[in-house]
Amino acid sequence: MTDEHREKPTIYTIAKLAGVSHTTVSRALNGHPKVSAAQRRKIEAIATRLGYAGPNRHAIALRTKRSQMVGVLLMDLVNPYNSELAREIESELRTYGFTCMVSSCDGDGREAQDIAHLFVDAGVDAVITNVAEPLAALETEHAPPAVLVSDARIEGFAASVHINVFEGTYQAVSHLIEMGHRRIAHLGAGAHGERYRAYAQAMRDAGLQEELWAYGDRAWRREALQERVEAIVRERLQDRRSLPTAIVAHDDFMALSVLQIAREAGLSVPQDLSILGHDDTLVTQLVTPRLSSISIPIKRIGRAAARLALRLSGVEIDHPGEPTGKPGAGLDHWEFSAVPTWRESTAPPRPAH
Amino acid sequence: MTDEHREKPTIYTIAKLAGVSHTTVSRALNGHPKVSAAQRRKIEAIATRLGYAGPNRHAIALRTKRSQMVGVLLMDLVNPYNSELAREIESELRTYGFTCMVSSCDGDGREAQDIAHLFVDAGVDAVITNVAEPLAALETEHAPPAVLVSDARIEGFAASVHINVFEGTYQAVSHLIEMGHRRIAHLGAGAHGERYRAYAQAMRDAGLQEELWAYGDRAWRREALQERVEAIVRERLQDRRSLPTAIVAHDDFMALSVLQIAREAGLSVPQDLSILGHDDTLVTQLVTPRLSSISIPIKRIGRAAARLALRLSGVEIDHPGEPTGKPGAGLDHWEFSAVPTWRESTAPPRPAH
DNA sequence: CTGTTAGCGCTTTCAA
DNA sequence: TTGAAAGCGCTAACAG
Repeated sequence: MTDEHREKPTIYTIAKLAGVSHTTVSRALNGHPKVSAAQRRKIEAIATRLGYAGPNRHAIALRTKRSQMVGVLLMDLVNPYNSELAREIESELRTYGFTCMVSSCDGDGREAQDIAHLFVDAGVDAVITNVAEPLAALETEHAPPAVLVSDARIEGFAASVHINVFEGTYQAVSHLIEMGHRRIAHLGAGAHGERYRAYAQAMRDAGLQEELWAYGDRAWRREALQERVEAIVRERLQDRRSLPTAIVAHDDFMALSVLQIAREAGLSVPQDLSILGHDDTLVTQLVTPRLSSISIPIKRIGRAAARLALRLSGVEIDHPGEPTGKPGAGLDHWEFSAVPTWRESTAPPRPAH
Repeated sequence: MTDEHREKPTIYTIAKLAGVSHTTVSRALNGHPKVSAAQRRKIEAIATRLGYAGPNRHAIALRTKRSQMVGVLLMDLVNPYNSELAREIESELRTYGFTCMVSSCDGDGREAQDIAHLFVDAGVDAVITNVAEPLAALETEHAPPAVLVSDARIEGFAASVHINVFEGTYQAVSHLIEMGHRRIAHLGAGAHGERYRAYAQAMRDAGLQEELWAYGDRAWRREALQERVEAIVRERLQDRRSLPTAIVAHDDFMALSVLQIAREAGLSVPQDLSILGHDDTLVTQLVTPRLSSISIPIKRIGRAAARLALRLSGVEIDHPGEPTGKPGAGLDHWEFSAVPTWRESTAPPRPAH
């Protein structure tokens, strides 16, 4: 029994043992049609015997300029929305033999740039991102194509998964109003973004006044941002005589902060204050009361994003958004929409005293 | 102005323009000492002008057999412990120019194997893992070295970050007992694992009886597991006449389920039931009452793991566990320990009626 | 200090 | 149906 395990086997190792050229081995292993069945069998046998792990990806990448890797740049891995998304993306990519590098920039624009550069450097075939900032870094020549996953419509990306939150949010806020709420505040970065716009529209259409609790757009690291949001909410909740009866938060994570502070302030939810989140992540069900939230199909969004990235990488994927996405302009832009899910954190306001 | 941007520049492109050999370019760009300052300056200038993105990683990998990538295999990205860990690992690796591929196997052993294979296939320099299963897949020859991050002591890994939870847990449970608790249940997979052992020891040392609420070891996908845990807890909490006064959960995520179900069952926490989690993830502070938990220094653990992986990849890192880790056997095994953090979900039991 | 050469493992013409 | 040869972009001897 000769010791053939000394070095990692390559197609040359196999070729030598099979008495053929490495080209034939390559062809046989790649299912190329023009190899005799006999050769193929023999070669495959030897490959297995040697424990050949498949062709070296770096060699392939060097030769074909395709790395089979995609970069995923997220805002903040700790926000459950992002981790759920990452999970789906990774899993979908893996079924196609693709590998992915997930990075979070933690709200820091400079870091986003760094990551984008690292991705380019690493030679990813495509990038999927949640944050519009790296666009600039990705606009240079020779940069991989990118797919944007966002509720904002931002031009310039090769592909996109647009999460249409407008209608769902509009509908949700309208429903809150129907329930009897008159003062509904929105906790968000500022007076922009689809989430705010939809809220504002619904309020205006009902003749009510918008009320923005803004924490600003500055790039905060997650911890800092959270502290800031908490401070703001705490302060607003201070004035017991002038409280909204409902709050719509930019995402579930912020909604949790509100919930937490409200109770700390002795307010009961939903009796004294209704709280509505966005994204409908798993945490909604882990708190009491369970959080009402505007749902988006995270799994499908993640899978669609992955498929788009795959398409951009040259893999043939016919229906990137299946089964439930709606194609946008061309096969490279898909749209998913939001629907409110009512749970226990929302209820009609206490009748005015 | 000649159009030099047609193709992605390589060291050859630069060499031609600078009138030197590509080797010199390589040396200049790598900070090799033996290049004249003049050349270096000229070469660097040209490189910037061309927008040279740095050497092609695949070429380097092919040549040096070092990919500068590490694979990170986690149990479940959605559990905040894992996402916090992933974030730190990624961030630390990135500062060394390393890239990482994060995958979660979602509690599925077969998937863990697949991922391990994918990592090998992709040619990672090292892998960091949370789950012992892939060890088998990684034991073949030519497999990258792995670092295990766990509270269990499992042999066979090239490096490890051992999270010593025994003392912290023992101490926490003892404290619960000092508070007056007599019936303390442990919610976990089964009667094994450090977390259980420490709990059991503390109970026995106090002459109290252990009480295990086990959900079993089978590999459940996260959602399924959570449902199962909820069912178990719900059932146990049914019998109002015979309730423990405190529950120690295997991790914060489970503790949240308990909290949730307890309140659903009309139990108030901590008056009727104290709840103690493990890991001290960010969510502990996002619920009411804030969750007491046995803290481990996740950030330092993540960074230590990353550094160990770096070491295994041939990067010179002298103090992988700095600043607070304790070296284990050799520089490749570090240990961090747990300390209870008391918040609002724990209190002395209601005085017996 | 600089250049020449070889080769990492693979795919892909081009011939046979 | 098979093989020979070239070359992807880079680093690392080895000469000069």
